[in-house]
Amino acid sequence: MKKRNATQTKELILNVATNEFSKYGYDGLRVDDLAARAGVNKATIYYHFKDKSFLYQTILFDMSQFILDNVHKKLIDKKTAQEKLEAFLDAVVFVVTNKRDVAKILMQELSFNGKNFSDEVKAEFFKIVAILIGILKEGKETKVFRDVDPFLIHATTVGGINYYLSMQELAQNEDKDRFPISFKENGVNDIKEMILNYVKI
Amino acid sequence: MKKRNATQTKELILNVATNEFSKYGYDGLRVDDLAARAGVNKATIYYHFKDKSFLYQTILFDMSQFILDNVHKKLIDKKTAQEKLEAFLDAVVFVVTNKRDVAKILMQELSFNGKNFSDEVKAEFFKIVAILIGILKEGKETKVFRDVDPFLIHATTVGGINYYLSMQELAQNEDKDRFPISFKENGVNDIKEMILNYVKI
DNA sequence: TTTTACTAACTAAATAGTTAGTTAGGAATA
DNA sequence: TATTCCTAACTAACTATTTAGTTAGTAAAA
Repeated sequence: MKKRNATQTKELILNVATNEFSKYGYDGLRVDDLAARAGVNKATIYYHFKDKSFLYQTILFDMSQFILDNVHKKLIDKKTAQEKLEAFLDAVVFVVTNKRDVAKILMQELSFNGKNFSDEVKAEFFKIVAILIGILKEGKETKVFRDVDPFLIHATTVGGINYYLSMQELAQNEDKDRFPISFKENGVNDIKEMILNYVKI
Repeated sequence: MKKRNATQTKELILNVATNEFSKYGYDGLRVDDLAARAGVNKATIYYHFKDKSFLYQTILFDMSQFILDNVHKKLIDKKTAQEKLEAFLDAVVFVVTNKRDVAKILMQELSFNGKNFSDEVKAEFFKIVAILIGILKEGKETKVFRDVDPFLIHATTVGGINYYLSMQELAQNEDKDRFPISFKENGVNDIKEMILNYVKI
């Protein structure tokens, strides 16, 4: 095991930063704290990334690529619009469920009207919605889907699942006596079902 | 017109602060900027509110009361579980749609796992969900609703609408050529319909 | 030996919060 | 009804601290 490895160090910083940004937000995260949490010197962060903003942009761009990769992978062998929509929703559910930090950062950005999004990053995220628009259009043309607003579908899926999981996490940190709430085992899948039912004719 | 009026000044600070916090977040908003935007001296803010955190807590608490008032008002003459659920959803739709700054601050807080929520404020927001839990329970007992996870309904409504409107706002700030997207006129109501369909037997 | 990866210690700027007052205006007094 | 007095409401200017970013130098690896 090497004592120095630029690629590994950079990767480590990106991973820890993603998690820390998701917890404290762009403005809330201190670069000193990030350095401490990652176990590197602060100057090392500035050696690999121009500044805090560039580090954040890099993370956002990587996220967009991660989501796009996932969507493309799941869509690859799908034929009908139904299959495609289901695959798309699966990919979204997967990312939002399993990459909580990614989902949270996106939620934060959205609530700030994308104030930290660069145009480049914005364009990447638009590609994701463009795929959904295409699928819904195909379904409408082959007369298997109703005429629905693609953004509505996207919002209900991403926003709904995100909100649901965030509430779950919030509840988990609470005193069970004061907040006696229980969640369904596979609640997230219900959202997917609800949407599929709504779209299908 | 009086030159001095404590109640009015306090109200002004709260209103401007709500809007500014929604735009920049708790950590992103500078107290100096808030003072400038409100047209008051920074020390005036500290005269009325102990510190930045207390100002924020006050806003969060007021929000919870605003939402609870709205829900209670809409529920007052409703008899059946269906009517009640529809009234509840209407109240939520109303707040999320017409009080964008309120909705955005809540979205931010949720994505931070409520890191800026005091226990008192948390308890107030839980009351809102408790009302929904009651309505769904009643509907289940009178056999008009399926057995659904209340948080799922809550999340899809609040999260979905919030996400939808935020995307709309994001799109509005964009170049129409690069982001050629269109939204349905009454998309938000569709979410309400989708949920009602899902819940009803 | 040169370059790449990394660090301890620093700096300049920004920022939350304070201080030492000033002033508006209402109440008590004459 | 005019004058004095008091305090709530407000402010200009300051401070202590925090923070992003830098510098000058060290050590591993190629």
